[in-house]
Amino acid sequence: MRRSKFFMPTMKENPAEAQIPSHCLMLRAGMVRQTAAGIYSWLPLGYRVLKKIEQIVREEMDATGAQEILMPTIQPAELWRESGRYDDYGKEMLRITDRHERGLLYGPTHEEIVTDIFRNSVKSYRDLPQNLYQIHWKFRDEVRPRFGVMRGREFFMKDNYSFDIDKDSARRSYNKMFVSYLRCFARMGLTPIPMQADSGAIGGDMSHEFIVLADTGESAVYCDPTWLYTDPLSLEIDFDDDLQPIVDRWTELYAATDDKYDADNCPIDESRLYTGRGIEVGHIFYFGTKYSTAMGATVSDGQGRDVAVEMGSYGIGVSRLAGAIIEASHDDNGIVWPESVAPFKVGLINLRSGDGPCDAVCENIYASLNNAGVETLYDERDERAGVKFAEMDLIGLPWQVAVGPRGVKAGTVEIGRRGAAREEVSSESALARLA
RNA sequence: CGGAGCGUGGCGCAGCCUGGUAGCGCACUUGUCUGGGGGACAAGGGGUCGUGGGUUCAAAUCCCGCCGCUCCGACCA
Repeated sequence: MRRSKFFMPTMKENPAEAQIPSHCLMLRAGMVRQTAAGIYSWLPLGYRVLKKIEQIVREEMDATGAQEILMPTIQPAELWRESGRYDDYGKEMLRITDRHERGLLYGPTHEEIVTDIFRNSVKSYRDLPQNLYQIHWKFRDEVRPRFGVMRGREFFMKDNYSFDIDKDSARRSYNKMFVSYLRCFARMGLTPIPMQADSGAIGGDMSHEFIVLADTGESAVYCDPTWLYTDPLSLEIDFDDDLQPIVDRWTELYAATDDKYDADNCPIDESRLYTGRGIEVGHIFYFGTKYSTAMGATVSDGQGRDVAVEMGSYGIGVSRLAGAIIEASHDDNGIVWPESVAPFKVGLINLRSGDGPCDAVCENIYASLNNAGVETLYDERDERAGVKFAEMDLIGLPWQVAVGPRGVKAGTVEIGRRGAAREEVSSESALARLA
């Protein structure tokens, strides 16, 4: 993509409404624009990131055997009356009335819809287990949206719903999600820490929040430092195996948020205890037959009985992750994208647009990278070098390639990681490193 | 939902208290000089001052209503 053609309205100054780095940087980099309180439009740069995150989540979900579906954002109030949540949910649910005075709502979550689909279509234990997921918009009318996309009212979310014949099977489904979540966040360059969460009426140990570490995170985190050195991607995973040993290995390590942390009863010695901050980006929980009972989602168990199906649901805040990744990875000059979610891999800077030799070298590199399928943003505008460097740092592409008259005369270009010193190498070796 | 504050050009702000020609920085346009970390000079364009009413000879400015947004607290992917 040529910078001169790319719609990326960047700002030199900090917008007044942005209080935290990610919000500020997303606005300055031209990733998003606020449309209303807690409601955002995603511009090309931001949307590229959102799609990268979404795709990682999709790949990891598919790897567990879950299947992607797409449910409506607008739901009938009637289904929520069946589950009993229409009155329970409160003002966070956006209620709508159509022209026929029928009650509708913009879905804050989808247990009712998916349970309705399931009960109408599945009647036998032989069709279990099943796990369906979707990635799309939800709306929760938060009293106080803030922090940009980190706490919006409308947000992009991945949500799974598992269906099992009994509790043992439900635990296996739960464990798949648990392990899958660790992989998802790790692939985005984040350090995920699962924390036991309040599992509500059901009780038990089958509810975890996933926190990713970021200095500017909303919640304080106290944990065993082993978390920081454990890479989920190094695990050999077969989702058909019993994953309980892996889950046990992760959950036996201490981790707590500030509301659960108690200095006097903490099993980790203070000298070893890691204390930091984090952002909640995912939540998984098993809720048994809460909805299946209320809504009559039963299957034949093979012994002539109809039993309510065991369910769980599993969310990942996809749009929130865009902000969370920036919180976890930025410096004074701007964003520092992990390569897996970067909007482009390479920023190519022509330091002297209009200079024949510089143009020629840049065009050659740009064409070669495009041919190799390397996503490249080529800044070929007639701007001064400082402007281009500052903007490239702001948008945080993992690699910068700078081409200037000095180097071109000597037969070199400069290549470096975002934030690190650039080295002078030949065009060919720069290309070899990137392609 | 309790408390506080702010709406003036695309962004950041001043002007309001003490009513009288709407201003500054950035961004934008054109030109010249420049040319490796948001450059300089010059000339330009762009604003019914959130909105509706009221007071007044006269309202960005004073008064009232409404809308929007932000912050602090309680709640959440």
